[in-house]
Amino acid sequence: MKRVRTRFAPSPTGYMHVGNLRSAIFAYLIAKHYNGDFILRIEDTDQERKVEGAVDIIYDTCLLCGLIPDEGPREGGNYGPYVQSKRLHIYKEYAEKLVEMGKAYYCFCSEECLEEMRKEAEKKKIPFMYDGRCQKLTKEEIEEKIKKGEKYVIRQKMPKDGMSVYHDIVYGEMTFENKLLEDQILLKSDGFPTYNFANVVDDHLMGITHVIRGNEYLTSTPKYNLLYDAFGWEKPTYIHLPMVVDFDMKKLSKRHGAASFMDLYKDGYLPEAVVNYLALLGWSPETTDEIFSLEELIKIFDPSRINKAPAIYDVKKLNWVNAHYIKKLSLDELLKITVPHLEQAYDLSDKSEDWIKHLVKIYQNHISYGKEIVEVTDLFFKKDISLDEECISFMEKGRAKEVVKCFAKYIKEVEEWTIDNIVDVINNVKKEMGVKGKDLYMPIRIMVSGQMHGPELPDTIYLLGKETIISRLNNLN
RNA sequence: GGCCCGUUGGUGAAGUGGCUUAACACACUGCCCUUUCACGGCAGCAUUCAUGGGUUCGAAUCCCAUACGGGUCACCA
Repeated sequence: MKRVRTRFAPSPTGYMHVGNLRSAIFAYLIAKHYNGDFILRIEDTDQERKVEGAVDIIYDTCLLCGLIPDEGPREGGNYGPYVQSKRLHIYKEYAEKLVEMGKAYYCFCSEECLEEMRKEAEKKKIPFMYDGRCQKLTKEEIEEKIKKGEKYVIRQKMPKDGMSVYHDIVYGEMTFENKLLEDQILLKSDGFPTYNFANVVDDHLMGITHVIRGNEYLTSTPKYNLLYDAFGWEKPTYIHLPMVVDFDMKKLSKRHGAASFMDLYKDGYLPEAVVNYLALLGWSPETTDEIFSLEELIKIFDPSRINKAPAIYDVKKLNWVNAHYIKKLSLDELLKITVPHLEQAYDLSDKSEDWIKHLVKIYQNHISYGKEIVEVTDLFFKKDISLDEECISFMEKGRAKEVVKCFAKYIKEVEEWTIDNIVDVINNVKKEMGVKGKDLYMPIRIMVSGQMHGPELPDTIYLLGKETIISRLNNLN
């Protein structure tokens, strides 16, 4: 069997959203599952959309996620260059070859001219399709026009009848009518190839065996197949992925929070967790497990289990997966994804390193991403706390206020501020007031933190410091 | 508009003709654990698979129609 080779072929448009990354992950997993090669190719044939530094973002994303290319612009390889703008001569050569073979032709229709035709068609309410008029040009006319410096494109001749059929691993048998296909442009007037053309030429030349891409290409695949046929090349195996969409079923956009990997990364999401979650977007394993390392995914990934229905990008579920990974982090790793956010949000100049470590540690089981540390710890940094209705109504009940007064009395007497001594104070209150459990802890928790949820109470009290505790307890009347 | 794809609970999602009185997860509710909170554990949560027909002894699973959602029809990728 042929060695499996897959590729991830993004356009350098500035940032990599999770849908792109999901495609990269699937391409990587399929290659590695079959012990094959994963190739990175940059598709920068659109000069207008090109963005500076975009290739770095693509690389940073892939590398952070563990998707190491076997071949690519930086790694090199036997099929380079791996950047399409450096392969222009290749596309030109192959386009001209197709003209020689009589399967493509020069077209001198300008964009304005095409626009005119389009408007005309619209008036008559018929769908516009280029009529192939330049096919009628004689060899002499063509040479004449080229000599005069007229701009041209190269178009492929499409069959006017018959059906195109192909098989997709995910969607099965796909059938299309050929008469719906336009004579597609292969080479643009600026000398660059179109995506359609460059993609096919490169996939063939680079020995790509499995084409993995979003299902927005489902309907244009017959065009690619016609190109493979025209050249007499072997067609790859197609694996079209269901689209990744928002909750409202719309294409993923930035508006629903951090849809770009780098944004997620900056917010303290762990690349392993993001990869784990994204692998489950449109694919599911045979078992009911949901937590997988990249190595495990490689082992169990099965393209035939990819789903057809659109996959909804659900931040809540991502948060759950990420929280799972956060719980397993070492303290150092945890500090790395949380402390920078604390520094940015709060003034930490009067806090010791130990204090910060302690604070972060007690929230390890409470946060689902690094940046969340900021909102959950705000009770440690703001001067005054305010109680919501639930807290107030709890404080009105039973002997809650008396419990807090008793606690205040003892806590003021503490000389050495240690967790053990704080625990002792709580126990004294328990003894003196004859309360325990919720009736003991909750009133104190509410008055010192303003919340009914939070980390261990003695730690919370310890970290708040005696001064803050006493000042907050004084709010009780 | 033509063509193509999809439609399972509050949410994501398993399910490829009988093992399904529809997994699992998130969320929610209750219980246990914890002297509180959280973590963790356990339990509950779709008489039903967009709707209507059909095929079959038997359908979420196959076929047809309808509805809804999405994709695609570029010198964008």
